[in-house]
Amino acid sequence: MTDHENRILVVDDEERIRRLLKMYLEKEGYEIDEAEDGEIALNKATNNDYGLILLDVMLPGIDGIEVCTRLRQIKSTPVLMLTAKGEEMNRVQGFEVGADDYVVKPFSPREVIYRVKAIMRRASATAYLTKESGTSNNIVFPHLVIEHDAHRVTTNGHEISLTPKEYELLHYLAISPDKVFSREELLKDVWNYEFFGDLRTVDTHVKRLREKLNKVSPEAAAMITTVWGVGYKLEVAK
Amino acid sequence: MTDHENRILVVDDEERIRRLLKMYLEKEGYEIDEAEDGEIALNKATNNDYGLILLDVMLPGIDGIEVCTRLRQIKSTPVLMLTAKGEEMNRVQGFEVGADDYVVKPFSPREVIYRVKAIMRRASATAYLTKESGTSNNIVFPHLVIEHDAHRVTTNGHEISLTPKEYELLHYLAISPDKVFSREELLKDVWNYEFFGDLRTVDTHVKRLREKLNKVSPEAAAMITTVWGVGYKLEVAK
DNA sequence: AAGTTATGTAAAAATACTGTAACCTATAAC
DNA sequence: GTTATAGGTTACAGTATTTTTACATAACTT
Repeated sequence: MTDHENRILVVDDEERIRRLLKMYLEKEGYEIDEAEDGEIALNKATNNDYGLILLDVMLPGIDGIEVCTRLRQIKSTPVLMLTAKGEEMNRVQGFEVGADDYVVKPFSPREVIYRVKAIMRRASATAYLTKESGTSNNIVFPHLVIEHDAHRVTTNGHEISLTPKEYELLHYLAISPDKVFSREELLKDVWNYEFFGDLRTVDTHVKRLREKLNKVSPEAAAMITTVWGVGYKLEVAK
Repeated sequence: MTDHENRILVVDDEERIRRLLKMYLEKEGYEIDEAEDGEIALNKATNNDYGLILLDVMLPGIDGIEVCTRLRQIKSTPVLMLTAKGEEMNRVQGFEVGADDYVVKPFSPREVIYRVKAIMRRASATAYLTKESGTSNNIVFPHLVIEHDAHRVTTNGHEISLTPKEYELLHYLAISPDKVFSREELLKDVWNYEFFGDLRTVDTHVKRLREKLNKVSPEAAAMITTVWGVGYKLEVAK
């Protein structure tokens, strides 16, 4: 893996979004470069090597689709598209242009980080190996299995049907097992960046999650642990 | 790591708080600069380089959020926010502002110091390394393990369930093993700065701590040693 | 558009934590 | 050994935090 693999180019016309993404990605150890329109983006992408380009579809001037198309003619840098919810660029169109993945705005930081990591992992894995390495998106605990690609949660063989938020919350806790998260952190990371809600919202979701799990597997429900005065965690080792 | 990394700007309108923080941070070897309102803070932060800015949200004139937002446009100095408990902290706020962390007032000095160190460590770590390095937050003794991220205390393989204060007390003793602390010191550092309670409060917590540890591991309980006429310590070498 | 499900909030109910005071025991100095 | 001083123990009331419940609104489905 060479050095530039760690660099990400964030392309968005809204300064707020760039800053948000930058903050979260830097916390993950990536080095961020920014571009505010398609032209600057193309320039930077042409003259530098990035491990990934985070590209908003809606841009003044040369839009994201165009940037991606042109870029593809000269480089194969992975591209993660950002698409606003209304403008519903369909998946097919995005992939036709050569985007590797996409997330819809307003996204949750958790979602972006997850996809970025997935792409980066995939990219650096294929640099070494021809075959799929251990890059499965499944998280397996003694009484709980989360298959992220299938969006399926299973406990003791029974599938649990979760709502989107319930799933996201559980998945977020599951990718950092044993780590305690405060309600603030959960709200900031799991909910989308436009949400400024009540901290108790987290409690309610935790309750519903426990309830559903508990019906089938008390062991799985018990994994979601309250740390008094601090927050919640998904406890695996006991 | 350059020289300015060691300097911290403390921004708060209450002189009492500034003095308190200054005192504690200087004891840790940091060099402190102060600002009493947002404008002065922005000036100082613009014209100097700090390793960290400790910033109260509630400020006369330009408030903390605003300071952070503006600062972010020119510098990436880490920011640790101070937010009063009442003031709208039931909700998540200011995560697009770019604060690195926050503590709620009234905080315990111990808590602030801990977070300051964590941020400083993280900042200087990313200068060298791309990913999380061996900065584990675990404290390991022969019969006692404290995993701070998981907020878990284990002795001889058994997990001990501690209340917040019990945990904080134990953790505080554990980060300076073998050092004796007087009841006054413990009360000042572990409890919040508004607490002026009875010294025997410490005794009671020590008792409860020993009790819980003793049930599972007398060895671990014995580590919390009384130094007659002085105070308590967590004894590791015997 | 009606019906269904998901989500967020607020307030009540249930729990858990904390500090204090009063009393008891140990220590050390005399 | 007695005494004065310091530490340990206990029980409880007050407070803080979490869980539960219920409801209103938003978001999807059909």
